[in-house]
Amino acid sequence: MTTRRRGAALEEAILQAAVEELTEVGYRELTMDGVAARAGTAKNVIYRRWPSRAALCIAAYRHMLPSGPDSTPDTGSLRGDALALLTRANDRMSSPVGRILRQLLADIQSDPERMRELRDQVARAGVSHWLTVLARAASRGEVGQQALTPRVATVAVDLLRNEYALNGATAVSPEVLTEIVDQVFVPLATQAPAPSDASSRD
Amino acid sequence: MTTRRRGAALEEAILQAAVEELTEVGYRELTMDGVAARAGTAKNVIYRRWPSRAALCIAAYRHMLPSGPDSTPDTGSLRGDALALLTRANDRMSSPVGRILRQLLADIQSDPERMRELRDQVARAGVSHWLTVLARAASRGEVGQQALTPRVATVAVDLLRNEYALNGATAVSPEVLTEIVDQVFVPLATQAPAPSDASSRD
DNA sequence: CTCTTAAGCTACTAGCAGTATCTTAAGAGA
DNA sequence: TCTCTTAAGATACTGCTAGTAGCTTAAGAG
Repeated sequence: MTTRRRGAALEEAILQAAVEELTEVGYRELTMDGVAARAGTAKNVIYRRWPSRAALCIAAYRHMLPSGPDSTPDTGSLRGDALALLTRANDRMSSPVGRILRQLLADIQSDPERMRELRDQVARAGVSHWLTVLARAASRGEVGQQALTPRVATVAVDLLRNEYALNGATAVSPEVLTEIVDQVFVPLATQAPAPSDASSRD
Repeated sequence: MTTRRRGAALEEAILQAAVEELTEVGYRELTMDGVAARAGTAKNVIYRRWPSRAALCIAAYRHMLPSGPDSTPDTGSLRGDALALLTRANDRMSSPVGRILRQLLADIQSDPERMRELRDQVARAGVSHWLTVLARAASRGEVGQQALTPRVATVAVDLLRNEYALNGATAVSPEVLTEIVDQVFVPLATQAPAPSDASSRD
């Protein structure tokens, strides 16, 4: 090969190769030699830019995320909005991107620094949509103030994430999604303000 | 070494060595050579009994679980029982046993067979306690029938598990536990039967 | 045209899962 | 007590991968 890429062009080629390897074989099976070969370069060139396999793959993961901000669904009912948001989340989690993210998260547990950045990226993606949906429902009088907490707002996605942690890579069924929405999210959001709370402080 | 163990005694020694290695360095860092050395035997002896590192570690994990069935807390209030159960779950999840289980689960994702057995073991451990606590609260008139679903029963532990998936190994704070109980579990369990449900079917 | 930088190449270390082979102790049966 | 089968133990090996080192040479700036 007589031509030689440098700088940004080379970096882009490596990231692209890493994205393709991630998509095809996943994080666990990705090898640095594989990425180097696919990018038409050598391993040490990769190590000049990223300190480890994990770091490269995190960068590649970022690189493969959809860029444009997506819209908040507006079906007219809280239940419909919630189902739409949860279905969208499920689609992402069951896609290659979701699989890669879970493998990355699992492999990074011992590195709090990287954990934080990845988790923030995960979290930031969704919360605002749920708060928007809840706020709209509140303005319709569908939900009370007590539901407007981060915990309640993210409860559906949190439960969905738990399904994946327990079930492995297989996609979660629509039935489970409606179960989460109908048995947990909607009841929580639309509950009466204070039925019999503060029952005891021991 | 002139004495040579055989059969069950040897198997027990290997499992014990694996348990110690798991406790000290965790699943990720456990090596077959390490287990063999600690057990005073050789790698191939281990492979005559378990087909892989993962299989050995699952057996060792089972071997290190507490055997006796634990009691269901009875504080007199649903909130108190829930906090007690969730605190106990948190203690387990933040212990070496919990760390090992999470590493195992993460490493087994691609093996549905092993996934199922491990997950069932995880699930079986807790659900009945929550159902008991809910049933007692129902008999006191504290909760309605709609709360007696597996989904609602396990919602607190599911959310706690999600915290560990996102936060890594660091223990979840008591504040988060009370947040889960007060903002999610208790409201769900004590809600009025059907406030304004079935809002629309589109 | 020259000189610095970094890309590309090749070879290396170190660690680990899993396999193979051979020797020899354990223990069962005669 | 002797013998014979089984499996424990020791050792060495394959194959794979992360990460490192050093050398050669193209790119591109001045």
